[in-house]
Amino acid sequence: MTKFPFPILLFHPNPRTISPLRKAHYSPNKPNPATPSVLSPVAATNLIKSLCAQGSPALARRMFDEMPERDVVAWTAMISGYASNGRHEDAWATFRQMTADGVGPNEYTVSSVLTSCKGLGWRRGGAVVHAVAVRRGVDRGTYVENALLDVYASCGGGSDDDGMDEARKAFEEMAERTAVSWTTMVAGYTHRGDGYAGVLVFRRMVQEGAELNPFTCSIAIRACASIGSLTLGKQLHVMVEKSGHGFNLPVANSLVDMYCRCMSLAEARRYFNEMPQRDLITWNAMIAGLQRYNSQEALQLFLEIGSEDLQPNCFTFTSILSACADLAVLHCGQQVHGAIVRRGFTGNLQMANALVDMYAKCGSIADSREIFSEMNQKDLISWTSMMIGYGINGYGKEAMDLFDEMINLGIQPDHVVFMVVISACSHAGLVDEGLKYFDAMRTGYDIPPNSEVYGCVIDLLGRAGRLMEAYELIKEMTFEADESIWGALLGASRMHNNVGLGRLAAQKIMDLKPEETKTYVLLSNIYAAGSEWGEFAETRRLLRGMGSKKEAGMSWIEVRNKVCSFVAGDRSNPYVDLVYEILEMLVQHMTEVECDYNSDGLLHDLEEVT
DNA sequence: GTAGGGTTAG
Repeated sequence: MTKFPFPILLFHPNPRTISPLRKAHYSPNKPNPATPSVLSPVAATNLIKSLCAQGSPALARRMFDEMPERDVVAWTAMISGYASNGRHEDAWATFRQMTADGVGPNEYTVSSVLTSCKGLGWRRGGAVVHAVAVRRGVDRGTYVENALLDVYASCGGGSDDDGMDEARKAFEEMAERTAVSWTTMVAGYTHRGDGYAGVLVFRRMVQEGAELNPFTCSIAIRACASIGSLTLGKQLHVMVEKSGHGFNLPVANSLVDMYCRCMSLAEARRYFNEMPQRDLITWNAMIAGLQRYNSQEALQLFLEIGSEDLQPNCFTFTSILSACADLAVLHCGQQVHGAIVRRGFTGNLQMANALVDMYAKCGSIADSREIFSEMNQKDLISWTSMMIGYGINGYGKEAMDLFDEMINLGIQPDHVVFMVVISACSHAGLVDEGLKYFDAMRTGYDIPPNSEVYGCVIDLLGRAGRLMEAYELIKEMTFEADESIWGALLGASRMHNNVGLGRLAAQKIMDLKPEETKTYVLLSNIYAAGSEWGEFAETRRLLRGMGSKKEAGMSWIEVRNKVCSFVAGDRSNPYVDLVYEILEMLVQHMTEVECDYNSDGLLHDLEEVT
């Protein structure tokens, strides 16, 4: 790439108008500034382009400002230079100056400034440009039409309008649809979460015989990943391999991501290993994919990232922090935090959210709060993460205070944050407070509770022993209760040994999910606690007939950077006798300090896994 | 002088 050719030549021979930039390059030995050579407008425009291509739009702007006359080509070079450097505000401002100066935009100007409207997510700006283009008769042509389509497809319309109707209309009216037009439509649907519509557009594209290129392949795979269809994903994979784009990096990266999202980790890993070359995005997709199912393996792969001379970035660290949170390995999380600080990545919002989450889930609530408090930018997820942290650590009151603080700052809550604060109340036994939030959600904020929220409220009432209220609430629901809601009632019935409701809830779950063995275990425990031995034996008989065991309970702690796991009923540890002796001591101690220790359930569950 | 793609958090 050519370097900027200093000294800059002059347009105006008047030394009084010499800019600071040019002054810096004058010296007594250089030619007299009053008689410099003059760049032609074409040469100046080329210089502007070259400066922008080198990532110096500011320098280009000084050149531009010193041009005695600026034609539409110069203006467009400046606008497009800003756009390609991500300076969309400046591109827009320059477009406005241009029209104010009476210079009419052409097709090139229109497509460039539309790119910036998209970059700003600003649909209305796009519509203004559209109107100007129509007035000047430059609203036709592949480039302009595709750029317009992209603004409509990429920026939402308004509260009830996702903007795709208008995009679709523009798309159908196009004289000629290129691969770019098709890609834009598939991407528009996919980014809105309508991967199914995206796949349909892609299918139509193939049917109409449009040629596949890496862009269309990768977005089509992404559409497929978003709906989690492995069958469709595999078909696409075959199609992509046939078209010869199988190992194009963005395409291959989408494939890795697709296999992960379709829960086919082995295939993702196989493809990952087969790839002739990988970049950081490949690694990040694979690590994030593993993290969703097996945090331990995600950490392992993370350690191998250096073998390809790659440096982890914010995406990598965010996934790895989730893995640490999931495994509750505080030391590991602290080391990752250190690596993040050393690399100066601390300003990233998503990663700070992951840090808040990690410290909270590793039980270090003070560190979590410190990160949260020091964030100079917070979104709803930051607040939610902090509230979850308080909730799981038993700080119900703090979660409530944080919720109120958030509301006072004018932040709009969603159903997730309501669920979290209600759940925090539930774990802290703050029943009436939890119900207050549930009421505020429905009446004050008009957010219809989904089944997860109902599950939380049932749990809240159930833990407190208000089982009939919980049952009444289920009956009031406008939709059919699913197994998680009945599960919450069943758990509460077990906790308070309510045979009648327990039997009813269990029956509902058995209808909805007959293969769920946990239901039988819980129900039999309720019968045992109620001394209904006939029913107990019958439930156990059914359970044995199902031929599968309840998954063994497991917990783990981290000691000196190693994770030690404990599986219920496992006696393989060489120190097993000592372990049980100490456990006995702890139980004894808990009983002495009147800790609320529920041992009867433990015995029934324990025999199940042996 | 102009348009389209892949990885992260509750």
